[in-house]
Amino acid sequence: MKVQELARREQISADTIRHYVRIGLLQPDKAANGYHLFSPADQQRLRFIRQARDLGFTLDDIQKILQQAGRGSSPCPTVRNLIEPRLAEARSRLQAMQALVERMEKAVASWQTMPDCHPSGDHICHLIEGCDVPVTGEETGCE
Amino acid sequence: MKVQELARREQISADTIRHYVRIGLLQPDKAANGYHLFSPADQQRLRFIRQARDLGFTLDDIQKILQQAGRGSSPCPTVRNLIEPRLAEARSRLQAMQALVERMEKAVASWQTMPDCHPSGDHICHLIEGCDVPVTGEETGCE
DNA sequence: ATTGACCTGTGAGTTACTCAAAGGTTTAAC
DNA sequence: GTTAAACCTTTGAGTAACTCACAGGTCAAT
Repeated sequence: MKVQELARREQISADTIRHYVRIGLLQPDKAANGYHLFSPADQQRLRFIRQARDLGFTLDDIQKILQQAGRGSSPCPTVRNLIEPRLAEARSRLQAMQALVERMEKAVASWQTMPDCHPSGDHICHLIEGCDVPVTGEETGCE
Repeated sequence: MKVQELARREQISADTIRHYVRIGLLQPDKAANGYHLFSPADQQRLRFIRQARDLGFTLDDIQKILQQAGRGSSPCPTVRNLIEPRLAEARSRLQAMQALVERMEKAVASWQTMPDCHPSGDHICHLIEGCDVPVTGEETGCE
């Protein structure tokens, strides 16, 4: 099948598939006219790539896993090893996002009662400057 | 002051400051030798940039806010308008991260009782292929 | 024969830095 | 006086995973 058809079948953009081909994650045969021809095996490989990506693996990780499997050895140890740091990173990014959303919500809430300002020599925008991010607990009207 | 000194004072890398200079967020004077000379106003501007960034604004947003303030008009309406989509995006990314971490934890837990496999014609790695991400509730041994 | 829908490869843009190269400047020691 | 360390400069490229655009080739139907 050609790229559009695979894209439609897998609910994914043709550009993404071409991206995977470009970086070597997919290696479809080529027809005489230069078109990529995707086999059912390519389709299964694509599905695998998406599942792995949805589990937090990077495309680089997935490349390694596929190469491992391609050499005939079990990719499972690699998979088990790779997911640990990915999980740690994901947890840490999750915490950062939680903190960010909290800061943003706090800011939006406090701005409701604050008037607009005009820039002067000693401040640019008191809405933003009034919000203390650092741990140093100074009172600035943002709490 | 020169870039390293500003970097030390603001606890930020000199490269990051140079990056802000490069994209025009900071516009320090230049000495005869070509060195950037940062004034206290530049330092305050940098602090503002960091505070805004910590509130989820993009550097592009911050550029707009600073330009608005630089033209003498109040940046506050811009700030109020810009944070809404940023907050929505942050919430959505937060949810995605939560779902990802859950999927990853579920996977790691279920893999504890699964043996390593060897790649065959019909699967690449059952650890990954056994994990169903989509909403279609098929039983695959990952739950 | 021409339209319209498809395909190709390549290059560049996205975010906010980070690193490296190649070279000029300043400061201090010897 | 020179030489070494520690600064500074600009520029280009790399990061992740796409996404979009360009210029052009192919194919099916009218």
